[in-house]
Amino acid sequence: MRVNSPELTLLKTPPNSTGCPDSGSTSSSEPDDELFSDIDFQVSRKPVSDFIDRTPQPKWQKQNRFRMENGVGSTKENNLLSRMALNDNKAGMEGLDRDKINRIIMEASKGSRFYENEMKKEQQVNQRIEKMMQQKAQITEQLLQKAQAQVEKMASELEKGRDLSRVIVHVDMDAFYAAVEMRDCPELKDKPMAVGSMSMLSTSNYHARKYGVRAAMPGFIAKKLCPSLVIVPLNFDKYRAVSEEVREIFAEYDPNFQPMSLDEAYLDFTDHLEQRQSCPESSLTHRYRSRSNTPADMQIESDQTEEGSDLSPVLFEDSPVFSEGDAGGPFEQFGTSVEEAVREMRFRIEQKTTLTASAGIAPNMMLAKVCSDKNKPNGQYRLAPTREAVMDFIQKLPVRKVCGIGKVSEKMLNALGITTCSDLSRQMALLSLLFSETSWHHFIQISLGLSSTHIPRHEERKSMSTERTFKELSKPEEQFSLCRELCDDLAEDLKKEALKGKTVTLKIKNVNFEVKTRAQTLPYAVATVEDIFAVAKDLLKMEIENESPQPLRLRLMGVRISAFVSSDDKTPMQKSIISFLQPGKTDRSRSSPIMHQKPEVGNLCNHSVQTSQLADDPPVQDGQKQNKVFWRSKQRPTGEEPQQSFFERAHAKRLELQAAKPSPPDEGCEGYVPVVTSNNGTESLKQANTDDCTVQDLCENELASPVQPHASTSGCGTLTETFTCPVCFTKVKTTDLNVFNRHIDSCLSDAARREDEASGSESDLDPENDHRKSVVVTQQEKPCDLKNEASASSGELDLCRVLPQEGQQTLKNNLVSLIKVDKKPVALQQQSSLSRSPLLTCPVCQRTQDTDDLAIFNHHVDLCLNQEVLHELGGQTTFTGKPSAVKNSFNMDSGHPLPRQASKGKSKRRDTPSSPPSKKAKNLGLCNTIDKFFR
DNA sequence: GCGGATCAC
DNA sequence: TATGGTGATCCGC
Repeated sequence: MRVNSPELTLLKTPPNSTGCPDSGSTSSSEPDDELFSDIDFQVSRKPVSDFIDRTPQPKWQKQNRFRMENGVGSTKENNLLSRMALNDNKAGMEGLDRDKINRIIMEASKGSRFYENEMKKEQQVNQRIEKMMQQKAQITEQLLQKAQAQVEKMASELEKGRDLSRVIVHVDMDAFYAAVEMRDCPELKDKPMAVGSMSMLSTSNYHARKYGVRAAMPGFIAKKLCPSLVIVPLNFDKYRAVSEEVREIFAEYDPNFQPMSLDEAYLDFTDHLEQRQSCPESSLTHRYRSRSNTPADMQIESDQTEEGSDLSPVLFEDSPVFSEGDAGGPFEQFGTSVEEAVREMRFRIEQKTTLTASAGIAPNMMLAKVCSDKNKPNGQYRLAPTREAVMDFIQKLPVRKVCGIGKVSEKMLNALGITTCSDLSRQMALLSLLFSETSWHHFIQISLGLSSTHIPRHEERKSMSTERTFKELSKPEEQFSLCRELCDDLAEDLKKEALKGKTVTLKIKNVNFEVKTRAQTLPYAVATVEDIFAVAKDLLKMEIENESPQPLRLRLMGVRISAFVSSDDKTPMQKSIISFLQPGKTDRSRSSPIMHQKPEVGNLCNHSVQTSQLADDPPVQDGQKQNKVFWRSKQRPTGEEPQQSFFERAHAKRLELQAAKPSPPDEGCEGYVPVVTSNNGTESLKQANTDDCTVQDLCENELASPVQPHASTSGCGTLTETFTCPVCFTKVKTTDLNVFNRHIDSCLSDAARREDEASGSESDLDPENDHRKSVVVTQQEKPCDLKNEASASSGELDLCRVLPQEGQQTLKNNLVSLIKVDKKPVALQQQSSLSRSPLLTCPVCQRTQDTDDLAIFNHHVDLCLNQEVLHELGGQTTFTGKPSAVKNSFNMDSGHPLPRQASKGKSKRRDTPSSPPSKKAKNLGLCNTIDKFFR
């Protein structure tokens, strides 16, 4: 396929014909133009090996062969290689025969749908680059000079804000999953092994890396590279447990450490180092455990600072065992320097888990991250906190090593002749004209070696999703069934964190690996299976119809929920709670005094490069659903936290309820699609595929499958603390006050809902509602029991959702008695307010309060809030207005979907669900449309 | 607000 | 036989 040859002609601009100065680098424009002439998308039949750069290159470039820099071998296949080829930019992968490895990878991939899609994406990137180069060609010298001035101004501003005072440490466990598996199965130690499946590997050990086997590579390709490779299935429970152990140690050096995944974290050592100076020697002494490395080994390892060291390509070899390693066994003494502190931490990790970690020490997060990779595995590297050291370090650093610059950004930068961070500085004026403000601001910070010097607390999540890959799924009923299943899972997850959101997004990937997302935002927040599915099925239906009469051939489906409700409809509720709990802590993430100015010349085109807000808001996630660990670092002891009162939380809840006021009734019954509710969704789905399950089968499966108890899957174990919920009195074991707060909110919300349901709504007449309700009741049997506090204490993060009627009554009584006790002061205050000049206005009742005593005023507000809560509990909640018994759902008795109405004409337009009537109309229509698929 | 794309792990 | 899942962000529209 030939792409835009006229544009290619345009691109073949002689060097400097654009009048574009070199901005400090006389040679920098040459590669660009050379590259242009080499952008050639024609299919080439050259063997892979022909595209290998044969010119001598610096080390980093060798690691990045097959990329387009200098225009070498820029054919279609070579372009593809930049996506498909081995990414050996990883520890333990030096000196591999990339030619051979890539040939195997290509042979295994070629012709596959995956390959074809990768090729397509590659061409899109190439076109982006092409466009960028055209923009570049139009930049005048004048523009560039202005940009240069702007860039220099900003650089000097940034320089002023440079902070070298913090000691940031990035710790990364070495080949974590693989290391855990090898530890637990010593026979694996000498074998090339990887963790994952034939479809995808999560990580590999260092033996396997020598064959080119690495993370994110499909197992079947890895097997071709290394036929003796042992593939061990993932065992997240195990990794989580080990991670807990490691995190306990992290917490001792920085109680506010930021975990990035199960095997990685940022720590701020600054405070620890200060304390460390006055540490008694005894506390810097750590004993070897019975089975460990020898002190000699440790000494050898500890010598690996500053300078890179010759590392054995094989990790985790059998270590000598100390027979005398009991209480009187050998020990290791550590000093007070930062290197010693980090070495001590790594030592302790190894003693505790028999696993090694690597660490980077630097004045900011970006640098620390790069440093931790420097002496991997089982090593550490410290970058001195001086400007000179930082700048020197940065100069030689390949841009790809920087967090936030991925393969696409790298390729775009390469096209501009930029490969290292020093190139970045030199071309910054150009970058400011070609890239978005966000991007080039990120670039300029990188080029100066600047990034966040404070480790941000993890903020509340912004979305939650679940997705699954499967063998081709083309039948609408199966697709709907799966969709429902995903909604089920998602609702379950939402429940655990007591979240609800307004935006539902459906993600699909067809068998050609093309990904689409379709989203709908509701005016209210949803969390139940029914509500989520009501939207998701709508979106799915549209996609099916769009594809019609061809079937929608899927290989992946996912459902995401976002736009979580907030207390004030602007900022997320939990954020406000956090900020309340931490009055002293402002947003530290924006510590750099960046001048957010664009060059006056303006950008010709803002090519965006995803910068992932380097270190500003690092995601806390572990890559797999089972692994989701939205836990913050260990909390300070409860007593030290400025505690938020129950009433304050109740207020937050009340605001949330208000925000959700147009909350729809449970109307998920409409358009219900029976699903397999087995916990193992993928398996049951596959079963459905292979056995060509009928809808009826699926339905029967559902009826037969036991209701899963509401299981606790907390990722936090040993660091947990226990809070007692003031609503259900369940003890909630968690490190995260967010979780606890949401638990309370959830209890309040559920109490209100139960009350509402108990008051007898029309939905009781709906057989399907009955069905759902019975499920809910089964699920709630365990969690909440007000009368049995002891039994409730077993719940580890076991968020009780619904108050049993009896218990709720008890709660209500409790609250009522509380109110009674306090009623008098309220009346007195209100009365007195009539006679005096009011000073404060209650945000709840809006009445001005005649007092300047904040304690009294707060007391009044608390009482008002309390009354509000009671009011909601008293049945006047937002959860009213269930639809009148809609009977067009499936007949659950027979297990068959039974459309109740004739199908209406389909409407592409989505009704604005702002008013209940239109919402209802929409759902009726949807249901009818979905019914079509069951005929 | 939506959808595609990029990135990290 | 066969190329993941979760979450975040950015940009153009």
